[in-house]
Amino acid sequence: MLEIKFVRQNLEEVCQALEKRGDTAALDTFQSEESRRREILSEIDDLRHRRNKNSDEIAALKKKGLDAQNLVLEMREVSARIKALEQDLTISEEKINEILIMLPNLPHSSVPTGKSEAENLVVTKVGTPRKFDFEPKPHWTIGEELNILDFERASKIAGARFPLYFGDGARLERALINFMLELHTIRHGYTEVLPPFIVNRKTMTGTGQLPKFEADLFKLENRDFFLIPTAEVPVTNIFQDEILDESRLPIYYTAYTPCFRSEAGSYGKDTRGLIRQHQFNKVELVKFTTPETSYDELEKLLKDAESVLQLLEIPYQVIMLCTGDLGFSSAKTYDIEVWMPSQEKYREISSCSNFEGFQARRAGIRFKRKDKKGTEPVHTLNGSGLAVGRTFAAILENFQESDGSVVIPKLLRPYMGGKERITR
RNA sequence: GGAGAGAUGGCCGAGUAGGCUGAAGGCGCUCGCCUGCUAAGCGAGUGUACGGUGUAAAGCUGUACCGAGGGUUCGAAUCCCUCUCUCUCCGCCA
Repeated sequence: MLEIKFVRQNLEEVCQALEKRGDTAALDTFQSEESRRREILSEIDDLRHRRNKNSDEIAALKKKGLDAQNLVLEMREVSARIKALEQDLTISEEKINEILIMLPNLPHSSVPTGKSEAENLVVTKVGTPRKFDFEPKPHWTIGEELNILDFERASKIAGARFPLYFGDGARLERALINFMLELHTIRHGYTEVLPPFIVNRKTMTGTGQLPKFEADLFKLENRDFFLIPTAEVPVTNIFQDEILDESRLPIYYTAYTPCFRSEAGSYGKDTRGLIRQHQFNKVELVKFTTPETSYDELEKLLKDAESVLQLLEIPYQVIMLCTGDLGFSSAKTYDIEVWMPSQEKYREISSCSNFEGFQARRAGIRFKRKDKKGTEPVHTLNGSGLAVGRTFAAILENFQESDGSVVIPKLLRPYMGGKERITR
């Protein structure tokens, strides 16, 4: 969420930012409603001031045994007026909030302007896609032929777009989770967190999934609970409504969780394989920082995520999202895209973003500077480190052999009991 | 699922026959003093949000906040209702 005062004082800038994103909002309504709100508020404050003073006076009169009836009658009217105004205020605040809560974040100045993903910027390419002397198969074929993936039975159990791993497949998935968690905790200084996989509405609103994107979420029936679409949600909300001491920052958390997405509106895209599932595993990186360090921290977070692919020796590229492709809450986002030989394309495997104070304001995560009065929102960042299912798919495709077996990346072998290859 | 207890400031903890309590007292923290060092001691300060004033910071000023929402009242941390959460006991359960 943007700060109400900021929007009021920088209406022009907010407008331009929205335009760059290809978004619109009822900002003229916002402006008139916001000035109305302040009018009501100051009238209420005046009346309440009067009420407070006169209440004291009534108390004083009564204490002396004097009659205060006139004043009581007068105050009865004042109170009624206050009550009416308070209702107006609530309505006005709701209107303003409706607009404010739907406003996306402002893109950072370094973000290229563009309409769609076609205008994203390739930042780096790492590794060279392998030349195959046979036709590389898609990962779902490899997985099914090795009996480590079974999409048909998965759909019997749950439905389309759910995974079912067997044997070395299940083990490889688990090995990847452990490999990533240990890399980030031991080598990169993150603290491991294992959060709830179900969260409430307030938490979903805090990170920006609600109210705008409810259709993308799985909601529990008859209860105001949602399945998390990413660990970002529970982990970022750890400090919801708290004031942190500046000395605690930056805070680095990493968390493995399953992620649940209803993928509304994605029918027909990536219908086969592990790329687009209702349930998938992910190791997430989350940071809480001061405003002055958050962009350096974003670069570091990106490197931390990239290192997973480097260590696994899988080719990838990093792109910077343009304004039109930027997520709702993000001020700047890098995507890491991994090479998928069967498609001869780079596919998203991680998204690393700086949300600046956007989520922190929604979630009430603030910090206090040592020698300064008041509080400021922290900056929150997160990135996948990485999406496990997609990494699994990339390994199958990039390390497949003509005989249908898959070579396990060297650094992963200790997590696979020393195994070097998955065979039938 | 059943029965009971409770939710007050960074923490602990007073305050319920409604008014002078943004909130006693203690701890912690900050600054200053004192002291061979440390400890102790002394003094002052120490919530958040929104509005007004101020070029801005500071300051000044008004309002709100004692789990959340609503009600009664001239006036509520204190009375009433609803909800949420925490704790204890019983049941169930990995």
